[in-house]
Amino acid sequence: MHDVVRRPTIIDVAKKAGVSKSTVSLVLQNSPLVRAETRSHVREAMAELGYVYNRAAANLRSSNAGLIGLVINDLRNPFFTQFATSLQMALSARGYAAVIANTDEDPTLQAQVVEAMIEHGVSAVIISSTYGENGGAFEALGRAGIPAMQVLRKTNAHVETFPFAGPDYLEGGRLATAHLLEQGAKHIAFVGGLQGRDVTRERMEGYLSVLQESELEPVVLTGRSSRSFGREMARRLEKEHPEVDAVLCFNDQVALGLLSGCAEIGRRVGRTFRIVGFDDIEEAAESWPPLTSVRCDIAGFGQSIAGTVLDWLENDKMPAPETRTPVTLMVRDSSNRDS
Amino acid sequence: MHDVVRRPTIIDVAKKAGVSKSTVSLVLQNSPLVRAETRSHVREAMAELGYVYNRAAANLRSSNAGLIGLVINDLRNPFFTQFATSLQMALSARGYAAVIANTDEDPTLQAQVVEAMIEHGVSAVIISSTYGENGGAFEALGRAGIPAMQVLRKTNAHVETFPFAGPDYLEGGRLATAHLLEQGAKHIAFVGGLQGRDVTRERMEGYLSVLQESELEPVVLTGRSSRSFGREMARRLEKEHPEVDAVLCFNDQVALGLLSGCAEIGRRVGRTFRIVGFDDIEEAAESWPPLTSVRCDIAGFGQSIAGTVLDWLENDKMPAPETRTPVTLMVRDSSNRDS
DNA sequence: CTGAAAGCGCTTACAG
DNA sequence: CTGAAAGCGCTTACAG
Repeated sequence: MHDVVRRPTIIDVAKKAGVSKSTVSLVLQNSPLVRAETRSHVREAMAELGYVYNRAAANLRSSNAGLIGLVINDLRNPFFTQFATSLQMALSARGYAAVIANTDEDPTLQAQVVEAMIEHGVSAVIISSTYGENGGAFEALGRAGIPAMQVLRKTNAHVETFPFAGPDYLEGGRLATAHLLEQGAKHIAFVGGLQGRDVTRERMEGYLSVLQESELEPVVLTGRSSRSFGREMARRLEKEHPEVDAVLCFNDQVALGLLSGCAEIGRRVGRTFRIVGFDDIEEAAESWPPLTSVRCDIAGFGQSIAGTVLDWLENDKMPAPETRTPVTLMVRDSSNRDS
Repeated sequence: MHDVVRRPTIIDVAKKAGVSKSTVSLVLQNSPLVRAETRSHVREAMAELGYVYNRAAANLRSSNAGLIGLVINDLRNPFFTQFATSLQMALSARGYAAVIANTDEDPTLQAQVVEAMIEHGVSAVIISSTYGENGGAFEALGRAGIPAMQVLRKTNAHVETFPFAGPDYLEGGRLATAHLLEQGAKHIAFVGGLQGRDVTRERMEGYLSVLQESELEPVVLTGRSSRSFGREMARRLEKEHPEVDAVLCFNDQVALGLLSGCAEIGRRVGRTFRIVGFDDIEEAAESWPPLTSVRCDIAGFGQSIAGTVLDWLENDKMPAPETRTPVTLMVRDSSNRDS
């Protein structure tokens, strides 16, 4: 209706080039079977006709449509945005397209989008899952038998089927806490992160283990991982825990919120009140004071996941059940100098 | 290879339910032709077999695969992330999946991803285009004859073919500038936005027109639309334009950077130095001081675009060549009170 | 190296 | 209301 003239097919190309459609198909696949001269004839015919490859048709016979599903629990969060973007671009560079869906931490929605992706014939799925009743999505993936990889959050225990990869959160918690101790902090709080979640547990465990070694008492204020929560905590810490002189935040959102909150109540950040974030999103370097943060190299992580999944898909190389990527600490002024 | 047992097809379902495959197909399409009892038999058979619909196959005959392409110039920028996310979720709610690609402002990459999307059989494309030599993408879209809509940035003049929709940037510039005048500002600067781009021009034009009416001199410092640029400008404004007592920023990124920069140099923001951003990304309300910003309701905009495009696709209702959505001003402390 | 034929899983007229 | 048949645009053995 928008296009009265139907798109040319390999048959049209074959006619134009004076070969059979099989030959055209072989050219399309860069098969070495067809000789250079024929190949260029065919390519010319394609160009003249404005031929475009129909992957859906190809997929019908051969599978591997070149579509990868990417399911993200919170795409508005810069940490996940940066992951999704770098992953998508890496896939694109290798000739794959990404169907991306945000689930807003809703398991029901997650099950729906996964089912939809399977209908669309995605060849693999990469999922940063919701917590809670998320069985639906994994069940559907299992039934469909397509490679599916858990990233960033391990919410399904069957890592032999759904291998997991994520940053070494525990080590990150350790690094950050050790750094604060070195800087002379005496009372270090852990702020943010919903209780009971694996990611919170891991990050906190690193913190707790270092405190324990130093025989220091932990102060834990779990909660949402949002800026507004961080901001509220500035006041609360000052009032209820005036002795706290350093904070390890669950993530950068909380830390940036805490930074705002300190500005709001006029509390200096730096030597007297040190703040460390987690994830090192791009913004961390741009705040004032610049935020010390545990760097997960999320862009590099996204790229490497693209490689892992395509290796699984193309070469049947199943990833290890669990992969932890190294983290480092980016020390900036928020934990270091007064400002 | 991952799945030895091949996925059941409508033929399997038909056998199991004791009907012909046409009937199964009709059930799949919720056709009123098949009677309720038969329908439920078929549905049961599908459930028992774990049947999943193969959209690629369906598409081969009927087109409209239920795939929509979403091409974004800078997906890491929260403004575009929020747009893409709300659009994707609205599409998902109506049974469509979104193939999303970031182009990082690269016209060559943009042409590539658009071609790839067409190969994948997307039924429509929504594009927030790169500037510059972006002809390739639009040419490919034109050749393929699929509905394509420009959003947020009008970079292709053929709006009869590629209709445009975006917020009323000009009005936003006016609103913000008028607000600053009302607050008593005498010297208002415009900061950020690359020169020569339409979006910059429109936002600036609103600013200039209001200044002209009041016979005030403009101070324009164009540049990248990044936090770091905004941050640099704090120092530069103080040094080179000490008279400036209010700033309209090209977007919230610049404004948030400027806020950081002011914190850095110890300049108070509020009554003595007013800052207004543009876009009203979620973060604007969370900064300190909270940022006054021109609200584009980007989430609502994304949803409405989903509706517009699906109406085009499903009911052949071509959108108006150009749509401007209303903007409002969210007044917060950064232009209002001292902090 | 190239061609003729079957088939991927659906939908779509067309009969009945 | 339901079934038999053709066809969507490719790929894949199989001959030659």
